Amino acid sequence: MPELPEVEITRRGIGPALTGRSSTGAAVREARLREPVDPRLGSRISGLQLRDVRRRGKYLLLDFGEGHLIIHLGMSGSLRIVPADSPPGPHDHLDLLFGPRALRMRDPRRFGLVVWAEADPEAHRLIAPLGVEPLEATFSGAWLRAASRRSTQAIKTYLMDSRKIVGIGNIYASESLFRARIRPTVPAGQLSSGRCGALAAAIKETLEAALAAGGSTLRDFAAADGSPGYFQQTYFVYGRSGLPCRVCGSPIRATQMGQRSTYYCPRCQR
DNA sequence: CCACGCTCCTGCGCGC
DNA sequence: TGCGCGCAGGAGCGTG
Repeated sequence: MPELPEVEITRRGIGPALTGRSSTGAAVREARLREPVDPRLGSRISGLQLRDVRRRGKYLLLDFGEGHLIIHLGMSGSLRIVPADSPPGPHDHLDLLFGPRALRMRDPRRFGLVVWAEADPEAHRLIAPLGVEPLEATFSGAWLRAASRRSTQAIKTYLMDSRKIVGIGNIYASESLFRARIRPTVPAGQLSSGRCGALAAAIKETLEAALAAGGSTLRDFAAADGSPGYFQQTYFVYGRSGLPCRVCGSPIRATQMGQRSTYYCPRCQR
């Protein structure tokens, strides 16, 4: 999936193209996503003008005025704008229709989600528990130090817990920890204020760099216009097991943490 | 409350 | 070449 930068790039791709346009319905070809897609989705949004496309963590919030569509791309989801009459490919599970154009969701693994929310989306059960946005000023070394002070959790899994901080997935957790020179297994609560400052800065740098590069592209991600991102070419550690560290030349190590591959430089990161 | 492990699903790359 | 296995960007839920 799409981590925060990929979701944000998707938002920037689809927002300008669709904001202000009125929906003409939806075509749901496969409703079995993480939660079943509402069979009345089309009739709910038909005739409503899309007012705004926002992002909260890895969720996209499509503001239709009297309700919001909450979209999550799971691990393999992507959104593209296509001509409404273009034939859907495999795993193109649904289209949100806007006259001649459609916002098409593809998600081979079906971990994604499309949910209609009548009330304030910020109060929705999926959105309300979410933690701080890492690119906002609230998130800082001081915030991280205060929030993690009593945690025994390894810093890597801590960073990936969306109830604490949103948007950091498996790739950018490893990349941020490398930039901050912190070993992924260090207990979050044991990081000094100085190291928390370095880590907060590293997270912002990593996410901003990925955004600037147009997002990462693994197998399943494409920006809204279908163009690939290039950030993956600049990974320091992710997926580089055994390859020399770009800083010191030591072989990058891979290990498992919380059922997820974790990459680090044993020399640069302590 | 907190930390951790399991789970949903499909596709692909690697090794035999 | 063909096939089976392991792994993949998430995160909610159950358990201890």
